[in-house]
Amino acid sequence: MTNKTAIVLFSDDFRIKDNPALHHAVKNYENVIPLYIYNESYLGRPLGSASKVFLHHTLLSFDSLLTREYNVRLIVKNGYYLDVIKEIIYHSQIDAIYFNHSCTLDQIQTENKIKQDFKHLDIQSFKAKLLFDPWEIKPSSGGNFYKVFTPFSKECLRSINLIGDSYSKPEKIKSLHNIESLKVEELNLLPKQESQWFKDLVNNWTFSYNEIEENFIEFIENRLKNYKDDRNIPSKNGNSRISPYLRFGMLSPRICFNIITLSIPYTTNQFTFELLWREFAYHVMFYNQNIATKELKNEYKCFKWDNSQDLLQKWQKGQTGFDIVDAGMTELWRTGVMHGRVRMIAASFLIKDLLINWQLGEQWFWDTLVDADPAINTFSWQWVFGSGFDAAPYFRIFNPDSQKEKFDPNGYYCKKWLPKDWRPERIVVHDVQRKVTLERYKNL
DNA sequence: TGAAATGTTGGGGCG
DNA sequence: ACGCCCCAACATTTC
Repeated sequence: MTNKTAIVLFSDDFRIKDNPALHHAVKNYENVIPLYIYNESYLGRPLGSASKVFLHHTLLSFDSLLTREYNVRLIVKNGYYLDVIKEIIYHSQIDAIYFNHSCTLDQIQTENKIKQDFKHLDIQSFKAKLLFDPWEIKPSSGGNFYKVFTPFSKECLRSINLIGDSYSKPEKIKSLHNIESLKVEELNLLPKQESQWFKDLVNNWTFSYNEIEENFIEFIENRLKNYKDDRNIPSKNGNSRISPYLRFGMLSPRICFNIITLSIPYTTNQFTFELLWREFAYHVMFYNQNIATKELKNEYKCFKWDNSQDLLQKWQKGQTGFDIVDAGMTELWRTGVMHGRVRMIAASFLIKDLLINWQLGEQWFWDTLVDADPAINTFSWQWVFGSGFDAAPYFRIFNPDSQKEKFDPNGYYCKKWLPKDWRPERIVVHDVQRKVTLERYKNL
């Protein structure tokens, strides 16, 4: 093998295990340069504040992992993708660019441009961020994509041979070059000034690859068997808490799927279906690129919102006077996540009790969730509103009191998150709002 | 992966 | 013993 060099472009796949682009680059090229280019416009939508903080620490951890394992540094750049690559190629001898391809339109377009503009190089892209590429799963009869989850999931389970085996991590990486790197700090992903919010957020999460893996194994061994029931009880440690790691690719969905399939047959396992909901969100987004701004069902576009700025702020701050809602919004603010069951309750409350546009809720979640995902966040909000495919029917309106009674009867969750000076002063009357909302849905 | 409104049933109190 | 009312408990329908 001659001394040839490949760039490996990283993006939402910050891992060495089951990273096909890295794996193949190391196999095919003697010299490999791991590169991360940060660019807000490349992302299509600028990251939210919480995601930026999470990304910052992910990059630091990934860089130190590369250093520890391979004595190789992550090259960090800031700028327009193609310009940065051109600049590097101009100054260094580069023979190949490998990356794991993306599933959002802006990223795909940029990646296609890379393939065009540098076709004199060996450009290869791989599937790594999803179990199935959105275009791999096709309905056998009619339409080019699935609109209902159940048949989609069945087709996925019939197609598990498309998932394939995981790739092992490279034995060693050689990375000779003189390309300058920014420090991660220079990307300015952290808030300008120190704040309690930011400290709490960081302290709530580990960025150690070993710990992330150990925690997931612990979940599989001890908690997977009760997952189906326990995941609905917010006071229980019932869910896996891997969402931000899947979001930024510190964990591979394929490894998760394969481990779980070894543990319990995938057909009888609720967690598998949760992984497939993630796939479904990407599948739907791929064929509906404006999912973040446009209702998927046309008739929902003219829903009449109140959009009270005051009520929106009270919801954001956890001052609605409804304990389960306010506890959830506080958990979100303090940790960067909210328990899944409570997300549904809080989202339903914003839309169906406060009559505030789902997009405003989606934007708040986008800004404050560390697992905010361009497909899943938008998909889920449309699900609650009823405007999404296979969404909740419009008349399914959560009653925050009965939800609390059902899923947090002892109030452990509420007690944990509600501040000491929290007051049960309700900003709306649920019964009244419910009737108003039903009336407006009927007018569609 | 709801909840409210409405309908039905059956046991107990009581004239 | 019987019919009637009440109402809780459950079932079904509706939004």
